[in-house]
Amino acid sequence: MSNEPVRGPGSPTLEDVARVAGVSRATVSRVVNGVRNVDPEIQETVRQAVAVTGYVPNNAARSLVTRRVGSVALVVSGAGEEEDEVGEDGFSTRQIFGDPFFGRVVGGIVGYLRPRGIHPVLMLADTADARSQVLAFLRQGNADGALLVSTHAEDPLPRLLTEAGQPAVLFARPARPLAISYVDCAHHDGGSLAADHLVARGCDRVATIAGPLDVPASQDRLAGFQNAMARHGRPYVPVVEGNFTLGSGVTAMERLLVEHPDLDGVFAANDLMAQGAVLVLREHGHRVPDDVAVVGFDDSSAALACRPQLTTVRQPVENMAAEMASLLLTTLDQPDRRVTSVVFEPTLVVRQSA
Amino acid sequence: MSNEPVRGPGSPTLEDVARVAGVSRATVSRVVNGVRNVDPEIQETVRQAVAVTGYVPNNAARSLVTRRVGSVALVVSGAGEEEDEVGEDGFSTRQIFGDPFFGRVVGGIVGYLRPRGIHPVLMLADTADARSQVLAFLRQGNADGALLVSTHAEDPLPRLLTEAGQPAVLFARPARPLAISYVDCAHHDGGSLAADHLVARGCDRVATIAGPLDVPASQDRLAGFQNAMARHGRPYVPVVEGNFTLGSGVTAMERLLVEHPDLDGVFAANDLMAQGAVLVLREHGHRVPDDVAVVGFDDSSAALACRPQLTTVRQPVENMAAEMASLLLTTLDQPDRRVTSVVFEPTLVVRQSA
DNA sequence: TGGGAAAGGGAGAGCGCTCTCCGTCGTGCT
DNA sequence: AGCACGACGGAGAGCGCTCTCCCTTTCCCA
Repeated sequence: MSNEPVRGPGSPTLEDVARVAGVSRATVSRVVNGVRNVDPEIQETVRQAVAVTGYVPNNAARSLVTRRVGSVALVVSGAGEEEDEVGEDGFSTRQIFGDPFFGRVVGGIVGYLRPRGIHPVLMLADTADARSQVLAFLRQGNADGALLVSTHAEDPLPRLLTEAGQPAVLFARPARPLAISYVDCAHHDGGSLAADHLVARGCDRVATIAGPLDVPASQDRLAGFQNAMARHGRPYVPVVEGNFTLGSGVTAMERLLVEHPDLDGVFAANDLMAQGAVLVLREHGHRVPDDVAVVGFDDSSAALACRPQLTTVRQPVENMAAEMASLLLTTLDQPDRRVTSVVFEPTLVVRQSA
Repeated sequence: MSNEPVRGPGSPTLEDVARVAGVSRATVSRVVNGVRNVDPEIQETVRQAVAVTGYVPNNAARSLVTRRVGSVALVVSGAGEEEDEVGEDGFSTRQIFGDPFFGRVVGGIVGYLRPRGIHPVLMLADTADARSQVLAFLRQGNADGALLVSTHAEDPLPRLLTEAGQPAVLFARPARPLAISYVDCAHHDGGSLAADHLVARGCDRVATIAGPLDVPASQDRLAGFQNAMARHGRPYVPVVEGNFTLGSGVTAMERLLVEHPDLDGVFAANDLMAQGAVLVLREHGHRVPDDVAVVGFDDSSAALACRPQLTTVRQPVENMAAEMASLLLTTLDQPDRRVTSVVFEPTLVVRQSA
C-alpha cells in the first residue's frame, strides 16, 4: 500500500482507491457497499485507502448501473391557480409552503427519510406544464418515486403517474378510485368526534364550516359530522363551504352569524378556518367557548397560535407522512407488490375553545 | 426511418432514437441538447424519432460526463436541537417547516428555480451528523450547490462548505466574516423604520422584544431600533430577548408588562413574537393599537392572521430568496467569479396594530 | 477551376461505477 | 490421496451519455 496522496484531476475514484489499497476495483466496491464476503484484513486496508484518498462514491455513475438514485420527489399538487402572481416567475407558492399543515407533512416525511439517507426533491405541480415537468423528472431517473400531496380533487397527476408506471404514494385518497397507494385519515370518524364533543358540551344550535366539497376529505368530515349530529337528534345542521384558508373561515363565520345569530357551537373543517371563525366571533362580542364553542380540525400550529387555543380533531399527520414515505420505499424495494393503503384514526384534542 | 415501435428492455436510449432516425448517436445528442448546427431536415427527423420512441434522456448518464446534475440542495441549518422528539426518528423538524417565514423563503426559491427546470433537494442540518450528510451529498454530486438558510449564529456549515469548495449561497450574513456569497436585508434600517413609526405615532414609552442576540439579524434590528430611538431623544429602551417563536413573544411581553406597565409601544423583532405580544396585551385588557402600538418584523402570514393585523417591517423575502438562487446559478456557471452579496432594503407596511 | 475554410455528420473513447463471470485457493469428505 | 465445493479476489463488459476528433461535403473566392 503506497502512501502518496494520489491526486487525480478531479476527486478520487474507485480506481484510485484500488490502486492505493493494492486490490481491484471490484473489491473496493464490495467493501464500500458491504456486499459479499471480503477478507477482514483486506476490508481494513480498503477502508484506510478510502480515508487516505478521501474517496466519495459518485452517485451518477452508481445510479447509471443500479437504476436507482436514492431520492424521491415530494410533489405538491394543485396548489394555487393563477392568482397571487408576483415578479417574473410568480410566487403563488407562498400560500402552500406557509400552510402549517403542509409543514407537518414535510416534517414527517423528512423525519422518516433522513435517517435513511434519502432526501426529498421539492416539486410543485400546479399547472399542466408543471405536471409534465414532474413526469419528465421521474422518467429521467432524477427520483425513484413520488410522494404526492394533492390539494384539490380533480388533480390529474395521480392518474398520470400510474399510467407512466411511476411508483407513487398519495397523501389522501384520490377523488376517483385508482390503483395507487395512499395514506389517509378516517375523516368521517373525525367529524363524529367533533359532533360528539359539541353535543356533550351541551351545544344545541350547531353549524359547520366545511372544506371545499370537491375534496374527499372535506366530504367525509362533513358527512361524519352530520351523521353524528343526526344520531344525536339534530338532523339539520347549517353548512357553509370554505376553502381551508383563514380568510374563508372569516367570511363563512360572518355569514353564519347573520343567518344564525343564536349559534352556540361551530365545527370548522380545519384549524385555519376555525381560527378565522374565532376571530369573527370575538369581534362580534361572542365569548369563546362560553357563548360559542369552536372545534377545529388538524391540530396544526394554528390551533396553538389561536386565542383561545383550539379544541381540535388531531390527524396524526407526521405519522401519516412517515408512513407514506415508508410505503414508497417498500414499493421501490418490491416493485411487484400490489398497492397498499393505510388509514389512520384521528383523535380529539381538547383545549380551550370547546 | 423505420416505423416499428422499438422496444428495448428498459426505456429507449439515444441509440434507439438514432436507429429510428437513421443517424448517429452524436447527432441525436446534438439535436436534443441544441448544440452546434444540425441540418433542419435532420433535426425534424430526429424530433419525430424522439416522439415515436418516447425518448427521455437519462440524467445519471448525462451528469456522469458533464459533472452537473441540475439540482441544488436547500439546506435548513441549525433548526431545533434535541427537543420535541416524537417517534423513532424525531419530528423536531415540525417547527421549522411550519414557520411562515420559512414558507416564504421556499416559495421564493421554488419560484425562481422552477422555470429553469431545477428543483431543490430539501435537507436539514441540525446535527453534526446531518452536516456531514449534507457535505457528502454534495461531494457525491447529488446537487451542484447549496442554498443555506441558517437559523442560528454558530452554525459551522457555511465554513465547512467553503472549505470543501462547494458552491453555496447563504440567506443572511454569516456571524463571522467568510468568503461566501449571501443575500441579506438591511435589518438596521428596518429597526429604524419601526422606531420612526412608533415615535411618529406619538408613542413615548417604548420597549422592544429582540430576537436571539447571537444572530446578526437580531443584533442589527435591535441596534437600528435603538439608534433611531436615541436619535429621537430616547436613549434608553427596555429590551427583552425572545427566540422568534410565538411562545417567546408571550413570555417576553408578560415580563415587559410587569416591569413597565405603562408601555405605549412595542417593537418585536419578528411577527410571530409580535403576535404573541398582541395576545398578551389584549388578555391584559390593553387595546391595540389605542393603548399600546405594536410593530412586527417580516410581514409573514402571521401578520395577517393576527388581530388586529400587524403593522410590520417587510423584508422582501421572496425576492431575496430568488436572488439567492440566482446567485448560486451564476456561481455554478462561472466558478471562478468571486463571491458577491446582495442586501435588500426593508419597507414599512402599515396595518392596524400601530 | 483549384484551394481552403467552414459546415455538419460519424466514430469512438471514456465518465465512474456495478455485477457477472471466472479463476484460484483452502477445506472437508470419502 | 483424490475430489467436490465453498469462499473470495480479479477481469471486463457494459450502464447511457457527451465530446473530441476526424472525415466528407459544400461553397466561396482568388
